[in-house]
Amino acid sequence: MANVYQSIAEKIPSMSKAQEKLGKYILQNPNNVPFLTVGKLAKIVGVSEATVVRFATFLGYSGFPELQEDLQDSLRQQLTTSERLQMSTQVYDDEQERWIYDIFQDDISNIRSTMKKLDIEAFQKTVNLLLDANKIYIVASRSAISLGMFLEYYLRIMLDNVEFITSSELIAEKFYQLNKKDVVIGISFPRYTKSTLKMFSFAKERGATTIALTDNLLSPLVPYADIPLTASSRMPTFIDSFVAPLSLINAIITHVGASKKVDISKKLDELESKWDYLDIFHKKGEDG
Amino acid sequence: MANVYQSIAEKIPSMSKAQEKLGKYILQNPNNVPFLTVGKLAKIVGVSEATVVRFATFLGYSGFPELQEDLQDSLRQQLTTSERLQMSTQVYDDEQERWIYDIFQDDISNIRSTMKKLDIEAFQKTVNLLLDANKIYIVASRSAISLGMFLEYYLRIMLDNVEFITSSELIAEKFYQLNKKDVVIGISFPRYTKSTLKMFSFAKERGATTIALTDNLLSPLVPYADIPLTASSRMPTFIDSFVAPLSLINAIITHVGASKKVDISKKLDELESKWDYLDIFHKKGEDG
DNA sequence: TTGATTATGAAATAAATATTTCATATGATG
DNA sequence: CATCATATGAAATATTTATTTCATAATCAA
Repeated sequence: MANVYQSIAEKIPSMSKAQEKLGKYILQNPNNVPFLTVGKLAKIVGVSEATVVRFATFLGYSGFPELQEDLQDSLRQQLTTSERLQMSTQVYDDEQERWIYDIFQDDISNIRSTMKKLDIEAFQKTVNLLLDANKIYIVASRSAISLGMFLEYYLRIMLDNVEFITSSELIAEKFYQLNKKDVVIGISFPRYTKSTLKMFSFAKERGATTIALTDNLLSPLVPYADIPLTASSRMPTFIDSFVAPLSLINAIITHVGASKKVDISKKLDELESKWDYLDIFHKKGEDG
Repeated sequence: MANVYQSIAEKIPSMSKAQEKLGKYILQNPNNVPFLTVGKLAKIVGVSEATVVRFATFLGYSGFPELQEDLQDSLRQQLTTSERLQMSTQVYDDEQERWIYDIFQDDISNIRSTMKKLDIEAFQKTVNLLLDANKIYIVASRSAISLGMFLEYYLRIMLDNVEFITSSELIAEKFYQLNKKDVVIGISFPRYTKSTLKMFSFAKERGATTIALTDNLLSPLVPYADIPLTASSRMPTFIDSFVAPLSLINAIITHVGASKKVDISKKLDELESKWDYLDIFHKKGEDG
């Protein structure tokens, strides 16, 4: 049997009234039906339980559980297909060329899976916490420093209370008097560095509000996080990709900047004149 | 509790051995578990049915069916999210939610357009130049430092001749005796900082081979570049997105690592023992 | 309209699934 | 190494879910 839904659709013309009601409901609710029991489905559709069972046998199954299994398989199928996406359609000139593009494709699917798993509520909480924070500390080490720097650079444009900490040496003093209004963002991806973990857990212990930016909920940072935010970093190579985490950081920065609490255009104007004074940026037509 | 998975992840540290096995399995198989019965889940994970039931109550549910329902709800939630992503014109719960996803979408299209415009030949030349270089200098300033750091971190794992320069102060001395075998990678995106431009053009003048990592061929870096590599960074916000450039850097690093000229596994083994000696990374089961 | 045929639901029964009990194993503590 | 506390699984029990039975309702042909 190719496809449950297709098979149901085909047989609708030869169904009785009650069966047709069932068939149509199933076709229209493929996300709910796989989880329902005979009783629930019967009640929702407005037929008897017996009719539901007869419907399953009418379709050629030995009973309702078999039909249910097929419906569940279809749902799982859909889940994995939407993850895989139309990755593999393109034809490449040679193997190496293909492989170059594969890296980009992997990054795209990392972003997609990050999007899908994103906990909107946690995201919005993060933005609000940053806006209301007394002081914001970013902690990261090793390769994650690059992410931390990026976050710091843009947060600093908008807020004046941002500090980036990459070494645990002065932590004891710096974190001595933390409180709830201080927000500590810990950034760590496999293989999680001890020093980031140490700084992060210390911050939590000292009473700060902690936000973890990491790869999944099993990360060692999560137990110490008030808010965990996850972004996929998996790559089939020796490096982890920070592309999806960076995209998540982009989203955070953008939303902080979009808040009414930050007058971004005023801030940018100020910076503009400062930059102009210091002659930092290239002007068109000018020579390097 | 907002999210089942989050709640499970939080409680993992306080779980017994068998419960931990269950928790991890559930977190790692969110697409299958919602369909399983107590018996099946117990068998797959390798614990008794009783343990599964106790696990549900441990999490605060009245029994397994309640936990199952929550898991099923999450899956349905995810399904509707992924469906939304597939049909990008969908209506979102509210405007803000839509906008969060838009950032990710923009990053994905930046990667796509980077891929499309990628000059394969220039890319391969870049990889070869890095492999054969006498000395590699990375120059970047301001927000682009984050990209430079990432590139430096991974190149350094593979090669021993990498230096990152972020300030133009000592340039005169450092770049005095450059030659063709020295490779200088300049990273600059709008608004191009003068100091990067200055360092980059100086390097070219002193005879180095120059690679520009920038947003398009009209960038002020390009006239001084032997090889220009471009990656899209456009965003409809006040920040530029470095997501696509980072993906390009990923591709470069991966390809350098894949070359036969670099014995990456040997390098990684060496680093491994060094890291182990210095006790840098978190080990599973260890406390923060 | 009548009688035969088919479809349907309520209730009884069967099967599957979840929970509890109890004996044993594991691990920590003195 | 004995003692206690805790964790675990096998088996018994309870509960839920699926199926079957049977009486009745709807449909259709003559």
